[in-house]
Amino acid sequence: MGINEVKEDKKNRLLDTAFKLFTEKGIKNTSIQDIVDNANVAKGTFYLYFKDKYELRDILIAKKSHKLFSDALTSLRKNYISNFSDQIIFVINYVIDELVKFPLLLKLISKDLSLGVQNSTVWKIYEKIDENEEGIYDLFIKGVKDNNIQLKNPEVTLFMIIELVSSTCFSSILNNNPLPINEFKPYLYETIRNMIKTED
Amino acid sequence: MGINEVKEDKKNRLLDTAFKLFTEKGIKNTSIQDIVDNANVAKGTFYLYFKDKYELRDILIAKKSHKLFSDALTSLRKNYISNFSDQIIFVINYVIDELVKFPLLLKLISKDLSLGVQNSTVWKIYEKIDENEEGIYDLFIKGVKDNNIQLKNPEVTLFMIIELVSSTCFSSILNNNPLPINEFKPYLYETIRNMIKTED
Amino acid sequence: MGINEVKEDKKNRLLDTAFKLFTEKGIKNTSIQDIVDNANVAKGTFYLYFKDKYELRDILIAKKSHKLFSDALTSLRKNYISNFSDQIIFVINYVIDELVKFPLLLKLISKDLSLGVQNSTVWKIYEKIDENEEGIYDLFIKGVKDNNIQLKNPEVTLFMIIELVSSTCFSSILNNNPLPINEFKPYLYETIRNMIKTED
Amino acid sequence: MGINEVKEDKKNRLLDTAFKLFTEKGIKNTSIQDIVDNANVAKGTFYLYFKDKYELRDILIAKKSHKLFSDALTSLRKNYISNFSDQIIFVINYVIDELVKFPLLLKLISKDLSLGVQNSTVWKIYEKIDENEEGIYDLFIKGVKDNNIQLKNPEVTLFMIIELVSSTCFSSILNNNPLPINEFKPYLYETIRNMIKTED
DNA sequence: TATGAATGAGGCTTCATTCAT
DNA sequence: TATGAATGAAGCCTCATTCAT
Repeated sequence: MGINEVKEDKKNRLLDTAFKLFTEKGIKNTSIQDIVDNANVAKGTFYLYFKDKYELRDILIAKKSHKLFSDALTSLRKNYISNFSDQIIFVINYVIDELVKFPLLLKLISKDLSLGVQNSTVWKIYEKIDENEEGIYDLFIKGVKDNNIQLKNPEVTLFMIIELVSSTCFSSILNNNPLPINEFKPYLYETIRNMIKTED
Repeated sequence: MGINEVKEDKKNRLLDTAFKLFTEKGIKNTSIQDIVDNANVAKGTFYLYFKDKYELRDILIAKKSHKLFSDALTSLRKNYISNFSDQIIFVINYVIDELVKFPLLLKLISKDLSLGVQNSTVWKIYEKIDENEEGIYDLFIKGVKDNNIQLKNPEVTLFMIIELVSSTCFSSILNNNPLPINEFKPYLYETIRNMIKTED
Repeated sequence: MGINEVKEDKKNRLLDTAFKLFTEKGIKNTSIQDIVDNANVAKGTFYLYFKDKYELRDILIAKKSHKLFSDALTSLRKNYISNFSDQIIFVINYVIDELVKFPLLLKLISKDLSLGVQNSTVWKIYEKIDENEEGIYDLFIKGVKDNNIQLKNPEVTLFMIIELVSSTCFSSILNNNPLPINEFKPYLYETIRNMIKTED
Repeated sequence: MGINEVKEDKKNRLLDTAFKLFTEKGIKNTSIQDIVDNANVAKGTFYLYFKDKYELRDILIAKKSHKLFSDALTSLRKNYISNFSDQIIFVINYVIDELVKFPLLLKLISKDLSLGVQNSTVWKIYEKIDENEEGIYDLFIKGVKDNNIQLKNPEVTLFMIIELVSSTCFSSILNNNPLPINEFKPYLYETIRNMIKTED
């Protein structure tokens, strides 16, 4: 194994271990000592790669979230859905289903949200990680235009949709409140469809 | 000053000081030492009244939030608004305006949200503090019924409204993102009106 | 109830409660707060009767131990045992049997021992509480003389007997080490008999 | 100085300082802060080596006690004492003389006794530290057998001897009660000789 | 006598970060 | 790069004792 692989190896071991511990015990209850112990790495090594626990956490969320959206859009492309509303719902539904499968990821993201309102618009931020890919933002803006949907400010509408989805789904998935996610979905999707429906 | 006033005095000084420090520096960065120093009270006295920092925080949020909603509904009653949608918007607008005036309260509440998704539906919870008053929940359910609004599940709709308002307003008020609150309001209110509009 | 009875009542409630808590949780883990709470007495009242926790403990041990020996000697008198060795063994056996029945008392006394070597000769000290009664010391000295037992220093022999009994019985009763008390007794009593046997 | 020496140095400085303070002021009155201050070591360093004050104390007692017995037996071997009773008395006398020279060690050990009756048979326990050396237990059992001494249970006899010696000597050495140690010794040794005398 | 709120010293422990190797 | 011993600030909490009522 070359020296670079060893390097990557340590960094990745730290990332993987941290993800595991963060989702298991929460960030606040995970010490750097915990992380390095579980990663079989010396304490000092941690600081070679990350400024502190929170930088590591941010990187982790960015990576995981980006993958989530990237996968959602890849899947969308494979499904040849033509109707705009259906596309948006498809993406949202894909993401929700993933979060249902990996609630620990949801918890991690939700814990991040807790840090401050700054990061509240998580989803929008994350898709910017890779500037080359078309993200949900581009998909939405283009779709509104192409479908001649009458929205005074599409960006604001997207913002409201994302905030609505994320804040309600935390509650629904993690606490079944006010309804389990599968029962909640119809209400949510109907509301979203109303927010972006074409004027007939 | 009687003994009870003295007692209340210390407890209130702790509450007031803590509110000041929590909103200024955040809860995590406020130590119990900070609080007692600023309140001119001995450290042990803190533990006479509160189990820990977080119990104090919870009391603070409950008190402040309850007052906010109570004031909103009192004001509503004084304004003789007959239309249901207008009533709902009035209450929401009142709360938003208060939070704009006291963004520190918004920050405190938002920090609470951080604790866990459990408390996410803050607003609904808080109005339950006083079981005698009619809260926004009762107002909404009764209004839907009286106005013959066709909602499959009014409770779920209220949940979505509250989550939408709270999550978007944090961002708008504190970060002017995606728009300053006054520019954002029309979009938000239109969306809400659509969610509860009567079928004509 | 007269004022003196109320006084006694509080003091006794403190003593009783403290004994209960000391034996249950140990002295170190029993706070004055614990004691006054359980005795339904105000904290300040404690200091009206006792200098501190340890004074209370000393009083408690003295009272309980004195009763123990007093009972043993009373019982001895009722049994008309004429042989000196038998008398000594009777008393020791009586005390051991009581401690077996109330190991919590044994624990309390043993915890006291822990405080320092000063109190090591517990048993001798305690019988001095009431100067009027004949104690085991008097019984022993008189018995040695009357039975013409050849001991260079009877006081030292009594001291050794008491230390031997107390230190081995703690271990035997509380930990069955090196043997359970009933199996250990024969060895112990034989050793003691040898220490005070008459020269034939 | 190599890294291991430095490490050992800190640990040993903590041990030495703690021994000094424990014996001077008692364990309860010695805070960890005291120890680290006197050892010129940071507070956190303490927790690198010891779980708490009591773990340090246990290590200290084990070390010191083991050395004491080890020295006693080494000295015995150099003195070519053939008679069994004389051997036992020699060892006991050696230990007593050492404790007379270093009463602080006696105090420390006596404080340990306080921890609970579990450790009551201190001496027997300690010699087990090094499984390779022959300890006083082995010496005793072997001696009883070789000398054809009629004891129903030699282990119980040894237990009684050790408890008798330790509990009486604390009192005699530290408080001259009931007699100064040198005056007490003859009585003690005679009693012990009687406990293990060969049947003629 | 009796109360119990208030005190604040005292002690414990964790952990992010540094730095010599 | 990598290590991990050492640091010491930072925070938490308990509790004996006092004192005004």
